[in-house]
Amino acid sequence: MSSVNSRLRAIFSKSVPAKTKVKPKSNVAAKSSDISAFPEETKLLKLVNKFKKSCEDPKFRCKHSIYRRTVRRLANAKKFSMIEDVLESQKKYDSIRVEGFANRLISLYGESGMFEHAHKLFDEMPELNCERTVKSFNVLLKAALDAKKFDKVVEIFKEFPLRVSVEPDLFSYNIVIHSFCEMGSFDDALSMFHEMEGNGMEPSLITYNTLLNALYRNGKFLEGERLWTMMEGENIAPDVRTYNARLRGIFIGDAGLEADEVISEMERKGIKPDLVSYNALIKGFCDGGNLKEAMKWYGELQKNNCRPDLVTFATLIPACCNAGDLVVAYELCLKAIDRRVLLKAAVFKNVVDGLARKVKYDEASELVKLVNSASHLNYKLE
DNA sequence: GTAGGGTTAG
Repeated sequence: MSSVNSRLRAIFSKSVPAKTKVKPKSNVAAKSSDISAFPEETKLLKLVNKFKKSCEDPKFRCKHSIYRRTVRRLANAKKFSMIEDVLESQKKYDSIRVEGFANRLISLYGESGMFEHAHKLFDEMPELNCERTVKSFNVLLKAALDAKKFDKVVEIFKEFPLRVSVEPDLFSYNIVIHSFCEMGSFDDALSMFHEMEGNGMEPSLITYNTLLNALYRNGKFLEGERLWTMMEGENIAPDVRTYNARLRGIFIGDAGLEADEVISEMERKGIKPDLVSYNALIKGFCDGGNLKEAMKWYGELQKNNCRPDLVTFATLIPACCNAGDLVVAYELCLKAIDRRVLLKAAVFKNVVDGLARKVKYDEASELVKLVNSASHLNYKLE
């Protein structure tokens, strides 16, 4: 196993110094907008009250996805005090003694960018008579990651095992490695990789996928390829997500690898490209101004029974507009509306304007009409 | 419970 370490070290030491690309911190927990329109505010208040009422039913409290959807909606509207209201009120139910239930609340706080609240709830678990295990520890780590408090992930990971009697497991390491990757600290990610091996944990496919995704995304294609080889040396087989990371990577910098080569390699190994694979190719070629090749892969996507989604349309339609292919853009719009895809108004607007410039007034007004009568879209054009 | 793309409502 130590040979793995030295080989991995070699992968990183050969690498060009990282242009540390850290995602901008989204200030999710910022102050909510004061100029909120009353009707929306009232609607959300009603939602909160209805939700809290429903929670009285123990069966309702098992519905994980409704919790998630409700909280996500409040978070999108930046109604953080409503989120607090909803989640804190859960403490009065005996469900809170079930670790999985408390964990859910912690992760909802994390997804809402409310890490302080997540942490507080974790601290309160003992007094709420809820047992804490390595699982809740990992949920707290993930909550910090979701809230983009990357430094907190590291801090908690290093301090907690000392204070609370939990030992980090494979999941914990994977989350910390992810966090270092988000920070652009590949060397630290690497030392975590070593440390987990030292503690008798084998890096898993997820560990590799996490690292590979970060390397390819940051234009470190060669380092990615070396790590890939090493992974296969450990008899860990790549899956479709590993390949998708690589597909995204071939468009960043001069990777020197063709999309067709990767796709045929996947086919040889019996790994079916999925929607994310095709979207990666479409995005890659659109970004490079090669609409023709992007459309080829759009065709492949359909041939292979994938359903184009928001990402597909939102990539292809503007690219068609830029290339002056208004008829294709128009047809894609029709399809997107038919499929009830939630495209932004600006995407349609662009096509309408382009059609008008090309004196295709019939199509332009037809598109306006269709958008305005689409029940799934909550805006009107013109 | 950990890994993907630009994402999510009544």
